[in-house]
Amino acid sequence: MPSRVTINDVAAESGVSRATVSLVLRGNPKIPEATAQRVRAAMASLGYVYNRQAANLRTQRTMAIGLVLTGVRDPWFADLTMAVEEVAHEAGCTLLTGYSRDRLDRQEAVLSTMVEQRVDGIVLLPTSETTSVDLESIFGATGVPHVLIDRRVTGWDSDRVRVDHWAAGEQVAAHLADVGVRSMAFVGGPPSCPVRAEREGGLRSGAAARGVEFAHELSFPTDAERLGGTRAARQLLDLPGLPDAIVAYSDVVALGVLGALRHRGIEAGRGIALAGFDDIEEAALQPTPLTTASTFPARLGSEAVRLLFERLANPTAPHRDIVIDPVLHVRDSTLRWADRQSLAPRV
Amino acid sequence: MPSRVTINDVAAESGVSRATVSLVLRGNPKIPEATAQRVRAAMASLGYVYNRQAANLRTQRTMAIGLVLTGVRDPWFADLTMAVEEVAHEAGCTLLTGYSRDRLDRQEAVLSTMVEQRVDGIVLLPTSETTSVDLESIFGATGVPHVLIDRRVTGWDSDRVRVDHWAAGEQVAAHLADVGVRSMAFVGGPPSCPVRAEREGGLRSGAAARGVEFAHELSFPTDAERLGGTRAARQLLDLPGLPDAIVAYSDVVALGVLGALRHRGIEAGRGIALAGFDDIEEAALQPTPLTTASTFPARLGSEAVRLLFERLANPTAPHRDIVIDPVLHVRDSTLRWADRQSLAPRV
DNA sequence: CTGAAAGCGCTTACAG
DNA sequence: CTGAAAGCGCTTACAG
Repeated sequence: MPSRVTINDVAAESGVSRATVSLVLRGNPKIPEATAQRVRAAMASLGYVYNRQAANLRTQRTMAIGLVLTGVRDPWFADLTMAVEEVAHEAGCTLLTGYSRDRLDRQEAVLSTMVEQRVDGIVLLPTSETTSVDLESIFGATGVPHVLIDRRVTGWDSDRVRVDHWAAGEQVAAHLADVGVRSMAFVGGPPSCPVRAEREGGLRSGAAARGVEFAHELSFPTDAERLGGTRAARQLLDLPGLPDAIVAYSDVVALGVLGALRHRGIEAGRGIALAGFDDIEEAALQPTPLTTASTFPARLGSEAVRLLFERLANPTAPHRDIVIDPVLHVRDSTLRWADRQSLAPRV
Repeated sequence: MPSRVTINDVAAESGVSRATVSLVLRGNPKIPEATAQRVRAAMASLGYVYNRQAANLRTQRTMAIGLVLTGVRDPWFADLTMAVEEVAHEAGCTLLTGYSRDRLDRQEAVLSTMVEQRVDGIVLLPTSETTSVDLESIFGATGVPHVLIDRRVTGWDSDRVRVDHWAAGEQVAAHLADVGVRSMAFVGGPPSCPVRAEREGGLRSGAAARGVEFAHELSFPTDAERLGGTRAARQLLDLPGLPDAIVAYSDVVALGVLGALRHRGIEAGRGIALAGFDDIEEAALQPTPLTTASTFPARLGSEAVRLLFERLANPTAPHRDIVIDPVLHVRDSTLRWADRQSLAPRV
């Protein structure tokens, strides 16, 4: 049943050679319009469907790019994915997607399938634990063009698009200092995730510069999920000495924290300040809207694909490193913190 | 730079013919282990990478399947996507993804690219407006195996996996009647979406059977987004005669309704009952947990891919129609409604 | 402006 | 058990 009509049939039907059909297919202006129309009519009447697989073999391009993420449940990744798909679609490329689930073996498997499928290039958000050795084993041999998003892999040189997470951390810390916070804890996020390290670094540096205490003993990773935030908050609430502010690894984690606080009858923004990162849609829509630093996943995604296309056009150009600046959104979860002293003075 | 090592090179290096290399590649047991090892050693030392494109042309299979959804922002679609990717991955297939953004032209473009790429099969959640004519134009000529998920397209016969949305509607209606609700409105969802029609049908039938008023004049579509729910609720609150219960097209829409109610100082579950469909993660995590009918997106996704693989194995088998039963989760947003009469008797 | 020919990298009967 | 040969459906110089 699959279409077995080839350019041979079209050529025969329209009385030209296969070469001519191919040229018409690709819109080559050398072919007179009359001929082209005859060919197109033949294609339509035969129900011809272009076989890109065959073309791929000849041209050594597939018009397909790969996108490898840890997952797509998180709205941040969903936004990024939609943007990547949009730009790929505009360029006439199809998108192969694979999810590592933040596991190295899974990432390896997904990437090698894509390489076998001969995608023209790959956009990759590496798992937390990825090292340059892992990337070498997959990209080294084949030289598949690729762009890394967001997470740095030390010792690996390639095109990159990322957010300045350090700056985001500093912005949050500065704002918390501004509203009068004197101590903060940083919770959630995958243990060895470079993004987590950068955010924490920025927070600590910003806090230190302003005489705000960064409570190491109250700061710890969990994972990047909402439930990780819930767990983190419960753990934190059971420890002695609540900080003035909790900064969550991400908004998703912050939503978990928010839930746990609510469960204990604590309203974020009053009893305790809460901030996140990313500015996912939900952040602004909470009963107490969440202060957060935007990290623009859609821009990250579209820039990554654009960078990939530039790389395909110019394989020998030096690697580029595009940095997107975060933007702080101040909302009630921190803004109203000033209320706190009067409500429940720090123990 | 891309790997230009072919089976020719491997054959030369290991002193066998290309045919033998190919057989080793595919793990054919006819080749003695000694030979196979020699060949594999040659592949490793040359850095050979299998070129599936070339194999595709020959075998007429691509080991790739397509997934076409309206988008992936909605957690329901994200869950479905993850499940589809999982099953595809297990079967050694890559996944091409495309998003129609619920636009017919976009769906058409995405599907034809996939057909050109010669995917082995397609899992499609059609746009709201898709007719059998649209599907005929894309699938009719090429006969690409495909499975439709969730949304029915009248007059189109194919494999399908879907939720019994009518039953879900009836379950919600029955439960609302049980807690004493005497009138309900149904809001949100894309106007011509078949899923919307089924949910509404079930609600109306369930309501009618129990003497609950289905408030037509207060029921209307918006879209499938959260903001659609917000708009719907605002509109509803401005109309005369608030119903006892609002049923939202989906949990995502219900979250929007919830926000709008909160904005007006109305707590869902007390002032008014609220229910949704799908049971997305957020539903249970709201300050007032949301009553909803689970629609199991992950099961829908994995069943769809399994059905597709069965179709590939057996192209002439009769079409199958897998129906997944919804499960109602009763939570505070409706359970506590009984409080209402005492709070604010109906006008 | 159009056609004949070679070839992309595999797989698969078919011989031996 | 292994090799020679044909062919999947395109594209692309190269002639004419």
